[in-house]
Amino acid sequence: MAEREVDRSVSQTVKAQLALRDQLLSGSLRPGERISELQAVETTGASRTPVRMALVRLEEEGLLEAIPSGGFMVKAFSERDISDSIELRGTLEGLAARFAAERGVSARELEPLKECLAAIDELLRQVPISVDAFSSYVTLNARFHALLTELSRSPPLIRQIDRASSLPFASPSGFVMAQSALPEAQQILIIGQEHHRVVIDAIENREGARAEAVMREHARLAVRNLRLALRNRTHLDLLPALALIKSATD
Amino acid sequence: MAEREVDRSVSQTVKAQLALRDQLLSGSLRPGERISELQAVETTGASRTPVRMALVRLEEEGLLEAIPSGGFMVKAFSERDISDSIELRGTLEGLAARFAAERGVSARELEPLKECLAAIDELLRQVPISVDAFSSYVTLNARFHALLTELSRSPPLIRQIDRASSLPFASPSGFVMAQSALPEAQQILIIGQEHHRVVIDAIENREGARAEAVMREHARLAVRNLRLALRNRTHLDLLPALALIKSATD
DNA sequence: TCCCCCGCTATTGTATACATAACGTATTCA
DNA sequence: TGAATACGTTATGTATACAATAGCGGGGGA
Repeated sequence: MAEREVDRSVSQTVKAQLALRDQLLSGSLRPGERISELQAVETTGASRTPVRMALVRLEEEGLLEAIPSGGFMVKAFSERDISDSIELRGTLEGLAARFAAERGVSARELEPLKECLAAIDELLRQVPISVDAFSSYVTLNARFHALLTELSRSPPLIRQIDRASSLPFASPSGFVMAQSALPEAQQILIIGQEHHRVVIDAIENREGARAEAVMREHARLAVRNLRLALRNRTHLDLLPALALIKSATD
Repeated sequence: MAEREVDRSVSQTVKAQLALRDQLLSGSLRPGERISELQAVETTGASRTPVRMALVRLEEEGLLEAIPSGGFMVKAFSERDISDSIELRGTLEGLAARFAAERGVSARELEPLKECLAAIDELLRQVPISVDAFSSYVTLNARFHALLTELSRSPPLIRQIDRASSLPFASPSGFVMAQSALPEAQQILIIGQEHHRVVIDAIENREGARAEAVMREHARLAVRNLRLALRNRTHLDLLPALALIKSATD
């Protein structure tokens, strides 16, 4: 293997983890399929030790499942698993919003959130929204959710929300993309943006219960739309995360 | 190493994980302290590979923290981290209770919960409660919470609750033990038991919102009592988990 | 005397060799 | 002909060797 170039700026473990995650989310590995360590070694270029570490991390992340007799398989998710994961995430974000509201947030901390909000407003002014603008929306939306989570100032909660978002379909980007499959996509984005506006207002006015309620509603909207999107499966190829969905939807 | 007896019924990785966790929770490793792999190899009897796997798992579990330059250190928790973790767990259990109520639960599934409830009632009849009875209570209470979580029938949620409970002070046993440090311990247990009774009633009557609310209140009670217990620090040695608390409380 | 640089040591990250267990296949016996 | 067992192959779990980096200490120069 004379041609192996080792990039020491990032560990082999991390590289293997990223490469394997890509394979999982792109669907080149099928749900239920056993992961061969040797095959992973070949595709990632790392040796067995870092590959094994990456597999352990991906298992903890929820993308893989340990096989009792040894090794790992690609985890499969039902439609209900997905909607539960989204609702779960919404519940945690609701708690984060409530913490932020109850504990108080300075105007300076709220500034980036408001910038995000304004940027999204700008994008949504286009009717219909362009593909580019939609892609910007996905980024900005993810940023909004991340900033909101940070406002809770609660490391354990932030950590848990990160874990809950590691399942790709439960991440903000994931469910936005699922919603985009619907004809009423633009209206949905507008309603979501209204939720964003309300949660900031509630936090500013230190209304914890209201802040929490709107984030939970935000997630319920996402669940409802995901269900609809799965019914009329148009553009579902937009959502590579669905590579992990199990046969229940077929 | 002729004397090394290898028990092949359980992997070296799991053994190392258990041994290291014991060390962490018993306080033989101090918060902030770097974990030496070689030292871990000596104390656990496993070789470096399984030790490293165990370290990765303990990091994902939240007991360790990766050091950027390499290796792991014992994670330290503030008092707020702990109360947030308890509230977080209560929020998730609230969601589980709501799922159970909304999705419906058969009488047969509810049976073990009711048995648990009755057994705890029996224990609480003693005034004051004996040490043995208290220890049974801890076990039964943990069982009650585990059964309730299962009732949600939501693997992603169950998984997340398990993760949230892996922090020892956030587990049902953990916070019960913290509460036991208070003089009004018995009254607290009685109130907690009332919460248990209400959540079952709410689930039976399919009142999702009520089931959720009572579980959240249950956690808030625990948070309040933990704060009290940390103020008048009597019997805190009952709670080995506090080995991980950082100096904020000193 | 203080600061900087060089080198050493210790510890981690990585690779690989070895052992063991599981699975598949083929052969044989009923 | 089918089923069961035995053997072989393959993959995983474990151990260890090797390499590289980071931290530390000593020595030298300003």
